[in-house]
Amino acid sequence: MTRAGSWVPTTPPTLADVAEVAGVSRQTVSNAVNNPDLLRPDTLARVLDAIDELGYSPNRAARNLRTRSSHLIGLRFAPAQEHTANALMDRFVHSLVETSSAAGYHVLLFPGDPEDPTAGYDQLLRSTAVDAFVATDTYLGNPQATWLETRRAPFVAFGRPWDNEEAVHPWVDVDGAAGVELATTHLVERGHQRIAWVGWRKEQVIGEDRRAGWTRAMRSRGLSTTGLASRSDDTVHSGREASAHLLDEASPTGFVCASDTLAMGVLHTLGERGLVAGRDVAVVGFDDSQVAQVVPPGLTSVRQPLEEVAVEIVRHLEGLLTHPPVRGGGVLLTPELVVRGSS
Amino acid sequence: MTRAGSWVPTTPPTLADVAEVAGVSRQTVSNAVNNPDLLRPDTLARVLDAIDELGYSPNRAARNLRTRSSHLIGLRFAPAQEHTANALMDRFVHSLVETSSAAGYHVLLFPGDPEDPTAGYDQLLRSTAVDAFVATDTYLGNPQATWLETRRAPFVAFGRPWDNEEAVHPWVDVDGAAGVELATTHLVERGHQRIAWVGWRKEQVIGEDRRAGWTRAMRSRGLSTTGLASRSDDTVHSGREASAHLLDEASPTGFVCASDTLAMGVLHTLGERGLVAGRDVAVVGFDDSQVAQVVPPGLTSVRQPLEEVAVEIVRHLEGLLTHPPVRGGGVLLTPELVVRGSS
DNA sequence: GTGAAAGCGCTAACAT
DNA sequence: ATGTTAGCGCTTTCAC
Repeated sequence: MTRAGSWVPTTPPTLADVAEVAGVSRQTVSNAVNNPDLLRPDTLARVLDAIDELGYSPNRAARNLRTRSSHLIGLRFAPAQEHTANALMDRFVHSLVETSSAAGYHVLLFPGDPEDPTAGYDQLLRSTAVDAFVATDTYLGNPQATWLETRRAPFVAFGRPWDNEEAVHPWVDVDGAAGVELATTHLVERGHQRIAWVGWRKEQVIGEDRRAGWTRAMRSRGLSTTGLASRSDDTVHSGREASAHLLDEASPTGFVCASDTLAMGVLHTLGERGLVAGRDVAVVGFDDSQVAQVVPPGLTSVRQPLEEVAVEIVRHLEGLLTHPPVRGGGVLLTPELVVRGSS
Repeated sequence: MTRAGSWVPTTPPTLADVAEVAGVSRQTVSNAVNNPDLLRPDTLARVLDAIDELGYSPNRAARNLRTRSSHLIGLRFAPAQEHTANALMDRFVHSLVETSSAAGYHVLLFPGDPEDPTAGYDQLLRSTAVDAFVATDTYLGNPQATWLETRRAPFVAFGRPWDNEEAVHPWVDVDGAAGVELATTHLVERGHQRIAWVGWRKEQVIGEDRRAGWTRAMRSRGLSTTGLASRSDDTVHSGREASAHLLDEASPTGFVCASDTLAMGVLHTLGERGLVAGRDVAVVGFDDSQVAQVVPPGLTSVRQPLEEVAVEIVRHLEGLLTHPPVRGGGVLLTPELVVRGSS
């Protein structure tokens, strides 16, 4: 019985099949795949030919069982919130898939149980379904990072452990303050002096961090920030109200926002008042969402280097998964500003 | 040696560990997990207690090896194109993750090699890393579906096999023509008579399908379509130019677009001419992207029922993965119209 | 209803 | 440099 030709699908070829065709032992085939250097060139060639001929690819389950590793990275996939402009996940996931694939890992998606945020992690961990996790939602008070640490689960966080100074897990994050500082400085250089901040509520650590970038940029130029800041929810509506209020009370000529969603609210207000973004008033958002890219006249926005984030995460992951593990520290990346018509 | 208490992580408990604690044999534990009906209630309870106590979860690799199935669904993850408003993937992936998880499957993401679109599929298939695929980019000329069919790989397509009438694989798709018809009728009911179509190039089968919905709605009301159609690339710029041209030549009072991206171009043109969307001219997009949701005054758009799509896909998948497989046919779902300020 | 034996396909350790 | 042996943890016969 041959497998060649136009045969109906059978069970895939195994190591033993290849060994037989190549006239070597199974172990030699295994070595050809995993430690080619151990083989004599001519033996290697013969084995590789056989592998090619049969279309052999090692059975993952068997390999996983033996090596106690799945080469799978778990990622809890939460979708972008509706009615916001925030769609980082899409870009990030793509970068992660690309990068980890290059490193020999695949990405396993699992849903989050809102009731029990650690449930999905626990399940995958105990069943040894994944080798490690990438934790993306490490916001204040989220128990995941701490939980993963106590479980000694290998994981890298996308996001700083804001709330936990004892955290020792590796993380990668983007310097929001630096991004907003970039944005603010950009407006200053465009001649603006009264630049307003449209941000999130005080409880949002990330929002406060971004706000600090605005404060820093303003102060370093000797510009006043008094009466120029507002904080609200991350909705278009809030951005609209906040900017209307700011325009009335403080007559800013520029707005720096904690998100593209809020920036859209600002554009909304400008439109209502017959003001033209980029001509009468400058607006800068955060995240370089698709909205920023397509809304007329184009929204200047802070863009997170998600490709780099993925690269750093995978680098950390590879470190964690070697024997013995190499624990890296935190990595803070700097975003860039994408300038468009709105400024 | 006990595993209980605050012990440092060891290798996870196995079937044998549970068996020992419960005072039964390994098979009985296996049965307790997979065929609880076979056990006597008291034995079952004892085993479940032991499972709980040890925090046992079956080792996936071992189970996969034995059952020759991974309970993993492969999905090639392509990111949303930059500079378009299209971000379906995010919503779809989430729905798929949720639904397949409920059915006991996880989603495995893999990157697409632009050079060789079938490479990733082939690899996963041969290494038996996934049980099935969900193929999302089954556009005209894409070899994936055909390739998967000849390989007899279990897969469900999100998208009709437009180009291949001999295709027998299960698919789920959204009726774009019906969606556009909905949109057009909506404008007619709002009193519009001269409704323009801003679509994609003729080669885009999906675009032609959507266009047919416009034609159908117009003709059924006895409205002329002459001079009211345009076709271009799926970019904001194209939508802008096309709508400018249409306004000059045919004075439409409403625009139905093949995508939110094109609709954004139309909004752009309206803004330039001092026309207000929703008051002077009505605009409808397609996809209900985040852009449609946040752009002022809100873009009316056709929304694909991606949650339902995921449900149908998983239903088909479950059929394919039973023994013997149950091959379903195609499923065509109807989108809905989300009405906002632009109409 | 429960237990014993076998083996899925692979790789680590050792022997040659 | 290549072959032999053993076993990862599980489920599937098949006895009892």
